[in-house]
Amino acid sequence: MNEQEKNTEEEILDAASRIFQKKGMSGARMQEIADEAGINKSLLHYYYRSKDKLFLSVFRQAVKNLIPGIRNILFTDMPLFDKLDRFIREYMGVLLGNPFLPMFILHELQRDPDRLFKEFQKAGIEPSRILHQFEQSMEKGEMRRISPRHLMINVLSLCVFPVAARPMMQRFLFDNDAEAYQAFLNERADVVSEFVINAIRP
Amino acid sequence: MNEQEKNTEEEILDAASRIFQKKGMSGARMQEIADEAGINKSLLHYYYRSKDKLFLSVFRQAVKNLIPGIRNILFTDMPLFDKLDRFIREYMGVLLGNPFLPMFILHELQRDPDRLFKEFQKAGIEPSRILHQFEQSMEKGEMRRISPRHLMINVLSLCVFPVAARPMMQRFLFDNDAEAYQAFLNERADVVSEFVINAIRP
DNA sequence: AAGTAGTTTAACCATTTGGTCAAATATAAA
DNA sequence: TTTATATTTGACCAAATGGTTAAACTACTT
Repeated sequence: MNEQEKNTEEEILDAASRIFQKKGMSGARMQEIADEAGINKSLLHYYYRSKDKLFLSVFRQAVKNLIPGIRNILFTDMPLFDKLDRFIREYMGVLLGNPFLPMFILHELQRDPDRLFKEFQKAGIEPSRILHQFEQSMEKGEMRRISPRHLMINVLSLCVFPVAARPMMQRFLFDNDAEAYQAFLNERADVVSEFVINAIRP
Repeated sequence: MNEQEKNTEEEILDAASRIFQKKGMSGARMQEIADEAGINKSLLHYYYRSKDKLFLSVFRQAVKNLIPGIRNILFTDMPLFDKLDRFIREYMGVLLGNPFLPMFILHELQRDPDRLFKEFQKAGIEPSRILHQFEQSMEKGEMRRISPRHLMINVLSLCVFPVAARPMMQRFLFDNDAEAYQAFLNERADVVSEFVINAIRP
């Protein structure tokens, strides 16, 4: 019973996650989510009181999936290039395991930035530490001079964009060949890591 | 009269563009668009028969804004590094002039990929030419070896992502300081150009 | 067996939303 | 001025949508 409850509740959350990620908050229909979960629409309201609450639960879960692996790496003591390499690999891994997350988060954050960004702050990621390490490495001459924030965004861009823009890029550069694009994404960690390190090697 | 018509029709398109870009197709309401244009809702249906048709007009216009400046550069004969530099500058310029376009296009393309991608094909962008130039430059030893497609996506990523992910990044890296982020974006063309060229210089 | 609390469903409701239509208004041609 | 045509509006409609409720069902306790 408690098992069944967990199952239903979780099944709803998974179904809602799939629908929300595909269609966004406003594009998703409660009936659609209920169908996807194989249950009655009223059950959605029984477990999560409103569409808004259900959405927030999904969004929180999404943030949870995206954040924690990364934090460990950023907070570890490690030579810069090693850390960059490990971060890129870890981050690409998370993205490939949740390919719809980036667009989902970016789009919903545009819809309701302040409220949803708070969910991120709860996860407690602090960029200042890694930005500081960038500066130190520059002072020590271990890397070229570049604005730490630009470098940070460069790394994120190179990882996130190819996953988020897949529907566009797969068609644009790969003739809509899904397998080819998947292979392409699987090479990405190597390519990005090499690209970034080449760009900043002194 | 014909003037007034053009004015009304265009005013509607502009209003619709603003609303659609902010809220997406499914998040936008016809009434909201009518209000934004300062007219009656029926007028929307008088000029554009349905929401879907109105959306398609907006999307087409968006593609038009995004594409043409770029094509010229890609099709020009120029040394590789110069071409990359000019492309990055031109592309960043277009993006900064239409900051909501990227997310709009990416999100809507995820909703209805095949139909909307055709609108791009009409614009007639052909990646094969620039990919080919990448290969030739590698053979001549003018640049490091890297998969042309990866390089292409790297450049696009570095330009598009910081604009598309602004609501996230401005808060994450800049304490939600809008002016600081704008300044950051204005430096981008320089930074990206240098970053890319450093990464591939032999 | 009966009671109790949690779970699920079908029927229903109020509001929103895209869309229609006939009437009204402006515009230009005759 | 009259006539024809294009533009604009307000009232209205049917469908979709998020949400409610009372009843039915289940499982567990006594």
